[in-house]
Amino acid sequence: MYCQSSLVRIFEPATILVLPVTINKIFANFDNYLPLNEQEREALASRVIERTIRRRQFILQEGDICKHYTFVAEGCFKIYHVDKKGVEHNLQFVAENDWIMELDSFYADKPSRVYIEAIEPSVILQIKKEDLFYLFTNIPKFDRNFRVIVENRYVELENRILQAISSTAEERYLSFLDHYPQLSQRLPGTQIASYLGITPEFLSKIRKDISKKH
Amino acid sequence: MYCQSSLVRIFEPATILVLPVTINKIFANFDNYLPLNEQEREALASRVIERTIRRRQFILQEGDICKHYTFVAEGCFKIYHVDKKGVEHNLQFVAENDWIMELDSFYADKPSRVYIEAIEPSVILQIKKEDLFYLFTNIPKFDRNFRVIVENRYVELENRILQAISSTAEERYLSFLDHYPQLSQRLPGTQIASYLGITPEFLSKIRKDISKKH
DNA sequence: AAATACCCTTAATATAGTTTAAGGGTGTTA
DNA sequence: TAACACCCTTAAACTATATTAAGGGTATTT
Repeated sequence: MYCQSSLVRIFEPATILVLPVTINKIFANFDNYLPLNEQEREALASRVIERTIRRRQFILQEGDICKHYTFVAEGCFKIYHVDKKGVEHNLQFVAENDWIMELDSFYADKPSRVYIEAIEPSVILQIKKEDLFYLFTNIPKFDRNFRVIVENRYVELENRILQAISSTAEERYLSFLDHYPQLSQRLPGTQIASYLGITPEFLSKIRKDISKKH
Repeated sequence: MYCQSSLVRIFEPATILVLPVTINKIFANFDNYLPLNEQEREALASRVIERTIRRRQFILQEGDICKHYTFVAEGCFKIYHVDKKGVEHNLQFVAENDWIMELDSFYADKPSRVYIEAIEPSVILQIKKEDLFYLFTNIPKFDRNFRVIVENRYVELENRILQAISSTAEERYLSFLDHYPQLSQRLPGTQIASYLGITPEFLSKIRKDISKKH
């Protein structure tokens, strides 16, 4: 496989590909779906931009139009909405080896209603819309893989809705701990409260109540 | 286009296709995405099963494995979960010209955690998993179209999460009225309350409060 | 070292939503 | 016509969660 791609490169116009090490994380991620062969990996790698993001830096703000599909190689982001009263509500956390997409804005060219902000120093890989469309059109496997990525995300969201409408705040918190054990260590309680749809004060009470039970 | 497909039919083994009238609703639905040509329509039509469903009939029960992707041609369904206390929680309503999919069960062959039940007498068109996979593999447009169907659904769900964690029950109700004006007429309040994550009694109070304001 | 920003906790009071109970309306079945 | 199932409404008592206010801890900036 390696040989084949080397040969191809010889006959192609000299495109110098500096493959960032982090790109391997994307390949490993695709291995969970339909693994990419060497040629497909190059097609992807040559269309990916690596960026280093500081803590509290935004990669999307309300009103912006989302131009990229983003893979988180390192770090963690929050996707949140600010309501009329100015209160932040966390929709999702996205940590390393997962995808960030603001689909509504990305596909419909609509101004985003959410912010996407780094909670930790992060490294991301971004694909521009036209590059993604190129991959969709020319390599059907990408169409397939990105369908599956969205499907998996859909299942997660469905579970979250279920929790939101049928569980108490304490149950939701316990389920959060269960589902995101790493994140619960890394995130401040204020962020978790915003994700659970409760106040930090009430989260504090829940934590006390839980610790009393032991 | 029509000619071409007619010719093809002559040389194929005689498959008599009795196209149900309702299939046109599926074609019209695909016109919102990437429209199907005549051949693709036939490929789809020959793999679709039409079923008439009575009120209160289930097309999926908890524990079943979801074997079909379902298009609602007429009528209305609710997708709901039953919690440990036996309380029903409506995740979604799906009415005519929309798709029902229980993705987690369908793709992972996992027992479903939800019920899908007709609220009204309904007509559906179903595609079996292997037939859908056939379409995905052989006609890339289906891969694309079903990606877009899921993406649209994802955006809807994201909006619902946002509402669930950041709005009061009254705001959620008003937004439901706004978003599903037809459904709000057709559904009993008990079902709407279950969708909003509140009790029927509280919905009743909300309705009174709203009418007072006018 | 002092000042500041951020986070966590506690507690009192207020509001949003549930539970229970009772009664009335309508449509369907015996 | 009676009986029943289903839905809607009201109200009182109760519980879950929000709001406000205050104080303390720790890390970062000045």
